[in-house]
This record gives sequence, C-alpha cells and structure tokens, in this order.
Amino acid sequence: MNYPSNPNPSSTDFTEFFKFDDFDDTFQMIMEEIGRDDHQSSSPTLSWTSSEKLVAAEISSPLQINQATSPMSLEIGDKDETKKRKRHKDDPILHVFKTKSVEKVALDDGYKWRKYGKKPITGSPFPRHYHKCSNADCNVKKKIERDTNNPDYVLTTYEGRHNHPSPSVVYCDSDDFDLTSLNNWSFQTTNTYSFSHSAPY
DNA sequence: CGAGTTTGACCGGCGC
DNA sequence: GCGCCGGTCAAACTCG
Repeated sequence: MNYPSNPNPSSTDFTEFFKFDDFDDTFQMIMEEIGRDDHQSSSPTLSWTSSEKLVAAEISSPLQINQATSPMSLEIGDKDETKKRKRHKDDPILHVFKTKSVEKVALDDGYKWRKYGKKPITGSPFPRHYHKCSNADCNVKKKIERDTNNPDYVLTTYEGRHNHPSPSVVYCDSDDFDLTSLNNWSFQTTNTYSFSHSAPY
C-alpha cells in the first residue's frame, strides 16, 4: 500500500490539503480492510515514523491500546475489551482513537455532533461525554473521555458509520473556496486532521 | 427562535 | 432480587 505523507496539522501550506485528502482515503482503505477481519484477532496501531510515512503495524495482543508515541500518532482498538459483558455477534463495531489533546475541549472531526449526556466513570476522575451525529438520518455516536493513565490523551470511541459526507469536506471542496479565509480553513483542517481518520465512522 | 448543552431521572444489563 | 453502573432521555437552560 502506498502511504501518503503526513499532513502536518501545524502547517498552513495549501498543498497539505491534497495530501490530507489522500491520507483520508488511505485510512478508509485500512479501516475497511480491518472491517473484513475478525475484530477479535488483531488491533492495528497507526502512527507516523520520523520519515512521515504512515505505517500500520499489527500488534499481537488483541484490543490493546498502547501509549501514543508522539503527538502525531493515534491508535485504534476495539473497545469491546472494556465491556463487562461478552461480545455479541450483532454488537456494533466500535473504533477507539487515542489522540493527544492539550485542549480542554474535544477536537472537531469535521462532523456536527449533538451532546446528549455526560456521566462520571467509576475509577476515573474524568467524566465521559456522549454525542450523536446531528444529521437526523445518521445514528453515529461517539464517546469522549480522557485517558486516566495519561490525561494528556483523549479516547474517542466511534460507533456506527456516517451515511453522509463530512460538512467540512463539502466546505473545503467548494468551488468558491476563498484563499482569504485560509487561516480559518487551516484551523478547521488541523482539527479535522486530528480525528479525520475516523471520519467514515 | 432554533440549535446545542446541561443535568437529573430513568432504564436495562450484569454481577453478587 | 437487588444494587451498581453505563447509556439514554428529555426538560430546562444557554447562546448566537
């Protein structure tokens, strides 16, 4: 697989936008590949090496969530491990993203979300936040909680798959894209980048 | 005024 | 059966 360059989120270089697009497609391919596998068999770790190439490495222990190795890295696991009950065959597939976040607020992933709950979690000083996709026909949910072992990181659990494009993608693809709004756009891209790998989910 | 957030109540699964 | 806990609901509230 030909992995694209790392879209540096701090960059305001306009060309990064196209790399970002390529990356998103590649990530979707990876995730779809994962989707064909038995989710209990493996959990991939995605991260960028110093050469800014995306690498996907299978880790032997299933459902493992490792420590992120850099602010740019993210990891994916199947959160079923955290469920008390055993996995049912018709359970929805969950994908967990671990991202470094120094912000107090959750990063935007390009979709519009409506918060519908917040609960304290036993054993964690941080509450868990519950969100639904704002699109009426889309029942994707996400849960956001801070990593208790590493409060610098945020765990975002996505459940379901969006049946509509990301509003931010529509915006970025629009013909009347205005270069004068580049600063604002770059900010959006930065945020989207942080979670965009989850966009189809 | 509409959309999104807050927050207490409620519900169901699970372990004991 | 009971209590705990995670997840959801929905009314009240806030904000643009």
